[in-house]
Amino acid sequence: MDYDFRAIEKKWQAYWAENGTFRTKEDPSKPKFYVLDMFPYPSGAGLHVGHPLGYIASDIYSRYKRLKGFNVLHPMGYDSFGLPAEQYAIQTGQHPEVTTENNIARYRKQMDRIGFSYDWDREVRTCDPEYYKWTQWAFLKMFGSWFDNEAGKARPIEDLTDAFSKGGSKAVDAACSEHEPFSAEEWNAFSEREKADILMNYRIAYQGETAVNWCAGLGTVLANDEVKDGLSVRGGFPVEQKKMKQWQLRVSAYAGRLLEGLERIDWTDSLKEMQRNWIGKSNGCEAVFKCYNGDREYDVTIFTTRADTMFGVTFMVLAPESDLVNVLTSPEQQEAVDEYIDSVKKKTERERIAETKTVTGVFSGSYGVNPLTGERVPIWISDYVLAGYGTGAIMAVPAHDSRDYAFARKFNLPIIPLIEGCDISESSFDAKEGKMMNSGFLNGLDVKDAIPAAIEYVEKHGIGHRKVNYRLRDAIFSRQRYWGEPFPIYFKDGIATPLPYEALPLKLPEIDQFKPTESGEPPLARAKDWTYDGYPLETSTMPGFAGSSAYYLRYMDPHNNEALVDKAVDGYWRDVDLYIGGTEHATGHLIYSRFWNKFLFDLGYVCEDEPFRKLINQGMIQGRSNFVYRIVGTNTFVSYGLKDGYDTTEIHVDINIVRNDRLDIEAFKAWRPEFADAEFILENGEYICGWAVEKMSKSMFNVVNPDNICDEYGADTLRLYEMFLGPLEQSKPWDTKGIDGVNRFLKRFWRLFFDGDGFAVSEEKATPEELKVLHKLIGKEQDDIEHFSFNTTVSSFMIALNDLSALKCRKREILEPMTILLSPFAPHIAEELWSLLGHDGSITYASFPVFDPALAAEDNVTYPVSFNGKMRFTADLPKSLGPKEVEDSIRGMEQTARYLEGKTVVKVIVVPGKIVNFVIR
RNA sequence: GCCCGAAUGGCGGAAUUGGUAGACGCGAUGGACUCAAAAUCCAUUGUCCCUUAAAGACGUGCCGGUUCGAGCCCGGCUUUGGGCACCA
Repeated sequence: MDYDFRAIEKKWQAYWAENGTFRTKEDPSKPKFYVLDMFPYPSGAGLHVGHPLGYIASDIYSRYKRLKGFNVLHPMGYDSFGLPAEQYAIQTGQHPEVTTENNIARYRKQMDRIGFSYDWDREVRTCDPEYYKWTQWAFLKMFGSWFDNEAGKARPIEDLTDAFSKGGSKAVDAACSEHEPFSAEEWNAFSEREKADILMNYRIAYQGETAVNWCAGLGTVLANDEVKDGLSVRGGFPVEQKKMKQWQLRVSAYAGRLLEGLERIDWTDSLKEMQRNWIGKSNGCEAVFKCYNGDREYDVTIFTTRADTMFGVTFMVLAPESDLVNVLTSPEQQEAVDEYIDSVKKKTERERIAETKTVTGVFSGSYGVNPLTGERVPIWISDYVLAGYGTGAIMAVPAHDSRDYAFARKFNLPIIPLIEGCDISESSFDAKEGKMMNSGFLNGLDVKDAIPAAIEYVEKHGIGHRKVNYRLRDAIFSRQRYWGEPFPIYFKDGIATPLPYEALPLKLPEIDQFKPTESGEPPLARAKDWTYDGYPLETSTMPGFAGSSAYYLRYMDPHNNEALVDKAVDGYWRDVDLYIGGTEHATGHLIYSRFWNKFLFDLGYVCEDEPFRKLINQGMIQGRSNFVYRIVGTNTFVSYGLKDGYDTTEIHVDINIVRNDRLDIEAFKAWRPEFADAEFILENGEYICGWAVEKMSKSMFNVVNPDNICDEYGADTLRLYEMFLGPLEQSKPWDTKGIDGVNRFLKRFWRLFFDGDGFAVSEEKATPEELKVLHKLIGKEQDDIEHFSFNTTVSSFMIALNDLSALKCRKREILEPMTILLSPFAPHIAEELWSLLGHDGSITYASFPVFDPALAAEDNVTYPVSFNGKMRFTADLPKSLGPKEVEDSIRGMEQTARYLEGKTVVKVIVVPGKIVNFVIR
């Protein structure tokens, strides 16, 4: 009987669906294990072979854990709000819901073919009102909360108003946007409107004026992680800085906890490092410089990490967007300053980045006083200082900061060296090492001692205080788009007011067109009667990361109408034990959902502070593109090996009409009308294509669809092959070359169970040799799977199969456990063999074979050895060696062992002629 | 510029973490079966010297070091992938 993967896979996929094999319930009698994939955005292009890589790995691990007796939660869903569906809707008029629905159906079909063990009863879709009800709910909770710096956690806003009415703004240490301080009496006298405005500065979800990344091409604002090199990640449109009123999340309040939490989770170092850099903690101090515009005095606070260099300050710099620019510009300089500010405003983010090397700036006309030396220094304005970081003002120490140095050189400002022996003729000396000089009381100190000494001095003399700054900014949370969650906020007499929880979900309204209005308002402004209680509703929608920030919690209890997740259910599943997904979410989703989870934790809705215990980043599968070479100005194509003789243009060619880099010329002519009468210059009668490894994408015609692989080889082969390709974390090009090898393995494994045409498994007892093959495999598989080394596990299977074939073993005692071992990797074939072996039900809940190391051990014989008559030790030699080989080995060993005199050698393991391992005591 | 990671046959990749380098698979060559092909099976396959074999020498990007012993550790490079990029 042949291995008919088509019939087998169809049969078992139907069986799993009918029997609800992977349906999961909370079960206190078993330990839980939560395995999560980053859910996909269902794009119109469907899945390519790169997408399932992580899904296959997580599925293997889930199935393995089930065999090990765990109650495994392994869900899947769709991140189904997003830009592409909306862009498509704008172009075609088709409702995003329809395209999204179609794409999801296609994704589901593709995933089902691969045989994943998801509990589909728990599917979530972020665009489903029953789901986004809880996204809106979380938003309202954030709107109704503030962050208490003292307690280090979020608290209800009522606690804050209480405190204000008793002690004014000084009563609390809260994370907030800047505003004027007020007393308790003032607070109590404020109007509702004034109170609302002040509270907005404290809310965790708040509306505020800020410089945002405005993308005119998309007609919306973007978060920092949605912008790369000054262009939007989606679409690649230019992005500019613009001051706008937007909803934001006070992520920055959690910077310290987001950083600290990294210590407690099992992620790769590189990913943690990325998050650390993104959070960007720096320890320093704030110091006040008295500044004078004419004879008017202002206090300007600066932030520095190098308080030790304060004696070398020769000028100060303000960010162009800083509010201080207005008050510190002297009348004489007004015109020049205005002109400069204007030129900075006009620059796009991209230009600003491109011009980082060109130094620009303008003198404000004012001066500041160095609090340590009393010296007067000029105040400049330059865009190398950022308004959003620190205080938007710096003290410049050109001798020891490369940016200040460049600025000083350009505008001929003095440079005072502060470290003995440093060379500042060509560049600044930025390193934190050496002995201080020209620095008053710091002279002679080492830099690393001078920094704390300087801060201490500053604090003692009331100049400033110790301060920790973070690079992490608040997340811009509104988008001027249609296809996202509506904000459950309406404006009652201009005051942002939350909808009552009973009004959730606030469903997206129907509108006739999906683009912004003529007056530039978001698409929701087109909706008829977009009001609540007679008042206008917010017209922005939430960004993509809103729906993905707590989806892992919803999977635990997806049909609950009373809560995001029931307390007891959350108490059972707790957190994600294993999360698999791409590294591209390092500074987006993985920061936001950690923040979101910590917020819910503070309010007592979830029981774990960190949501993802272990995280693995699967590598990307790249495409292998093929090229043809058209001679410029003709319709003639020259083969790869001959192209150097011509002036050619490289053109991507569909990889489906190329085999082993040889072009199917007839198919090529039929591919595109313009190639119908193409001519070719061949080598050896063939057209050889060039190739390159690139991102897998439609536009490069290098997409490999998993459906095709399933058709040709079957899902089990696809699963094994994707694992066999290389280490999970590594990026690698898709290459079908080796796929026959794993397919052959499955066919050979199948054949082990058959003799001629009949199923023929012997009930005889296994020999020690056969048991050794089995137990070596059990040990290896356990070890490798726990370390996510799936590629070597597949290899181990092949070795075991080779060994069993050589032994002609057909015994149930060996083959049955082998089938269980194979089932996480190739579940369909394993199920079929399991049932042929006479078992009812699915192999999914069989028990993982028990590993016996004694049965797997190599047979060695221990020989006593002496050296020079003094040293004594033993040598373990393989049993298979003959007497002469043993003698040779020991003699060879004695030669090399000369150096060991005086040490006690406990054990030596050798192979013929060579020492392999000493154990020395 | 700064911070991580990687480099092993013709190819994808192994190597119990300092102990037989190249497992396993692909490809290639030869053979068996077959009228033939496909499928399947067997053998060989790092490089050099050599008709072959034995034996030997050389071999994990480059230069040096530590060690009885280095793909693995240390110092200095080269190439390459990724992240951040005026964060004071």
